Amino acid sequence: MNVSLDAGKLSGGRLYQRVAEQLASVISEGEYPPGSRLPAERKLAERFEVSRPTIREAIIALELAGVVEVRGGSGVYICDGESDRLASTNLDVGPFDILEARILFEGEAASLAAQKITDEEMAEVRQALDDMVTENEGEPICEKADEHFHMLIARATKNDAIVSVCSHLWALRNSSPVSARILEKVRQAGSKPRIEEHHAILEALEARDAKAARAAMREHLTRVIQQLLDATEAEAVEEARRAIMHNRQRFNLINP
Amino acid sequence: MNVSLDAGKLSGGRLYQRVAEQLASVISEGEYPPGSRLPAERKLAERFEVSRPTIREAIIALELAGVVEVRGGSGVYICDGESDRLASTNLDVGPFDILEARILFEGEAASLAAQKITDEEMAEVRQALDDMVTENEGEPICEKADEHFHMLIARATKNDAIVSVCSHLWALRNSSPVSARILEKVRQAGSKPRIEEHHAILEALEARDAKAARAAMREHLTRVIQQLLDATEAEAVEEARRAIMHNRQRFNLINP
DNA sequence: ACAGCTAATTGGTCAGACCGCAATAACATT
DNA sequence: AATGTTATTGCGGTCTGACCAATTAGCTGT
Repeated sequence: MNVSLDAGKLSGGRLYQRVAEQLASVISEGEYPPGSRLPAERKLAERFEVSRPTIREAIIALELAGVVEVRGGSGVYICDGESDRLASTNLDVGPFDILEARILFEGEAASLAAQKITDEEMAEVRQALDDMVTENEGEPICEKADEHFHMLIARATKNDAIVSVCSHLWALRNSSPVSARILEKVRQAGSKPRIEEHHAILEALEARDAKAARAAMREHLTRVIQQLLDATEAEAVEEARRAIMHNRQRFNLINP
Repeated sequence: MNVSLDAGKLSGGRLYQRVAEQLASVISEGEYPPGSRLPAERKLAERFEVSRPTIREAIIALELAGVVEVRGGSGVYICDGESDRLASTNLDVGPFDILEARILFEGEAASLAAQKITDEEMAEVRQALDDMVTENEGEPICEKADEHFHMLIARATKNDAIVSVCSHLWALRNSSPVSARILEKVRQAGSKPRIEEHHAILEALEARDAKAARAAMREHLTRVIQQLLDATEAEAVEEARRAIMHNRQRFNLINP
């Protein structure tokens, strides 16, 4: 069982977060099996050498994460059977994994979108692409337009689950520390707007060509991966190199 | 903008949750635009007629939900640019949307898994399938084994983003009220264990046949959709019927 | 043996206080 | 006058101690 919160920021400043992590640790180590009751808040406060409000905040964090259940007047109980959900919620996912998943998923999403997109939505997508070009002065604006572009395509599928998954993937990208670091590197290296690739996607959508849309989307994201590989190869960070070797092979697998 | 927490439980007993909802409401109504600062905790406590610890707990809930950011010594700020994430987090996604997304995504995931799965992981998958058969007495156990089966395949891709997305989709399914209702209907109608279909997936994985794995997974999920369609057609609920018509067409689109 | 009641335990909330940090305004320096 | 430094002010972060409400278990009386 892997019960950890906010894997990114370890001991992230806030006391209640550290306590929540410690608490999650002792839970995952089996000290309190699923279904059992946690000690009283006062006892926990004494044990972790913090005050009761802090313990309460930590418990609330665990509660919102679905690790424990608070029964008023009775106690705090460990939830059972959600190890899968937990293991994935807090994962610090690397940028290569995210892009590979996007190739698979957004490729299919684009294919579906090409069949269902309306003229109004086409106009919105075109507008997003324009924003990406014109507002290229400030990079963050460009990135925002990029995200908007992809989310519009997801929305064009008329499938809320696909929208949810796409935004989940973008959230993973935006929240991952390691992703942020590598993306910063790419930014410094002067990232091309990749307008042409986006334009190819747009044209495929405009033609309502499902296969072409999937191909264009995969081509686009594949090039982003390539760009990332180049950027990370430039620096000699050891862990990044490991990621490269690990993912280069993966990249070759799914490319053809 | 749609800023609401835990769509399931409205005003769930706890005071801090109600306060968090109220706070989220005034935020979504635009009283505090993204990037701006929230009033001081003491002021908020006065306004909502609760104490400061309660306001703090509510803010922590919003913080964990990604709605606000707490900058120590400065104040609480509304996060910007996550309207997409928020809009999707709270979406009540219908079961058809989820299954369609799973066809697209888990199909690809199975294809990738077939190329990367290890013998140990194969054994785990086989074990999960056995659990699904043997523990068929209690239905929930069977469902748990089903989820485990699919998650194991996701994990076999060695891609954390794919694992995260799959568990996200299962979480959507498990948390959606409308999904729960329809799934209950299916359960009552005496759902077949679908062991044969799972077995076909297993065999494709065993053969390391990527295409066959994708096809088997799609076939399996397509049959689940068919089962859902039959079950929902049996009842005359008006909204369900609309969903049927809406998705039947979609189903036909992606099936071939 | 059982029913009802009491009391201890637990979470829920509150009030007030102190601390350290951050932003800003006032000041001193150049 | 422009700039760098410092003091003030407000903020969140945390702690203490207390009281309330709900649940539970134990006791008592029948």
